[in-house]
Amino acid sequence: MKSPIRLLLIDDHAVMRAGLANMLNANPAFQVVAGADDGPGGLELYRKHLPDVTLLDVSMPGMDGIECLRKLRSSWPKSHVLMLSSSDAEEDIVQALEAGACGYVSKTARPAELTAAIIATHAGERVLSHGLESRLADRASGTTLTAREIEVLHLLRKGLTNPEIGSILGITRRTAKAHVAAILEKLQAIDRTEAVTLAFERGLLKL
Amino acid sequence: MKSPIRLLLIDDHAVMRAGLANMLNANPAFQVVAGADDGPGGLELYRKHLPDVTLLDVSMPGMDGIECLRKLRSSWPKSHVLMLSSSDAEEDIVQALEAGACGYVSKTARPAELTAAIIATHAGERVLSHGLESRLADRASGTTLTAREIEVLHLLRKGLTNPEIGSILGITRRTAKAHVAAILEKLQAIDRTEAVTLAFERGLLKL
DNA sequence: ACTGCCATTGGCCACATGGCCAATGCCGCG
DNA sequence: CGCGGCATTGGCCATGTGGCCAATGGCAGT
Repeated sequence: MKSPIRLLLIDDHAVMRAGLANMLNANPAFQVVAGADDGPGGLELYRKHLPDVTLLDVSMPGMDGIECLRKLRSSWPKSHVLMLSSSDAEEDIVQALEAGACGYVSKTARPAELTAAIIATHAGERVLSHGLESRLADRASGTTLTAREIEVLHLLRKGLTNPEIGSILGITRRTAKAHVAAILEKLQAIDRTEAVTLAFERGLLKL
Repeated sequence: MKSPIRLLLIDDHAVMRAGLANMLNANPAFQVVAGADDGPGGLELYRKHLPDVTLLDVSMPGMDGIECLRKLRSSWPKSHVLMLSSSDAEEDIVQALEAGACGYVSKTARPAELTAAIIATHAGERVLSHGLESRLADRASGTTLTAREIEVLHLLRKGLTNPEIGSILGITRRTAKAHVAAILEKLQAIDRTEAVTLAFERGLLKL
């Protein structure tokens, strides 16, 4: 047996971190060297320990898991990061992989899958929880919202009207209306209210 | 030391279950006797093992954690159930306590808090993660939606218009409008779209 | 250089929305 | 047995919405 894979855990759920640490440390192939409960703390600990593989939760208060991943990758492009997800929203998966995650594992996965994923990630392979590829296929058929449309979506959720959206973005109510129409079309929503619901369900908007 | 507290874990996150089991079994005061990944399975295992304390996750696909709790309590009124939550939406907390949960602990709580909560629950005490009482205080000031309004809310989220809501509920568009107005007032929303957003944020609506 | 996507803007129109007025019948709590 | 909360319904009206028509300028990839 070679020296164990050194792991960093970043998850705001202390119970999850403790549980994972217990479970993984019981396996001689792994060694958990540190655990953080938020993004900034995670970056700090990464710098300090330079772990072989980082397990990063997608949903965290304050700095988003995705945002944390981006910063981590921009500072250490060779880092190996395995994302852990509760939500399984396809949006998060795509964002994570585009941001340079080596893998994406659902928390509903069985422990053996997780350990296998960690080993694969360490070896430089790309790993996806089974059942997630199909969701990515859906995306190919579905359409992606543009950056501007996402911006409008965030104003829509607040209940703003088209004129209000326009004045905030410095555009005409006509243009705001066009963006809203595009959003409705792409999300297959019948009105702005259902669009917000669908956006929450697909992970485009977060609580 | 008395005989260990026998525990049942119900959580759709297999990784969390395994982690918890590992951590809790390391403590001689506890003994995890079974783990289920959904509501029906949990009820089945409860019947089979009759654990001292059940740890139940609030958010699960299929049968809701709250719904599972209700069924569990109706079959075994003397059961001791400690809810585990990721979301911390006040709605879930209130619902859980009304449904007969002995306690409610956030997954962000530190492990020591969890073990203390389990022991307290077993002793018949009522336990809340610190920081959660304040949320319950908010509720006292805030208003509660009536059953009818919740019903309307579920139609609102689908993007239905007042006439459509009326015809589904067998009432006039006027009445539907009155319910929507009441919802807007109680949630402090400026229109139906923001109402849906706020409902998601407060746990009145779920993904 | 050419093509395609995106952001931008305009008008017209049937319909829905939310605010404001007020009224009735029912049920449970004190 | 009355009081209050809840569900129900009605009209009026200024404003917003979403569908449909069409057009222009910019930026990026081929």
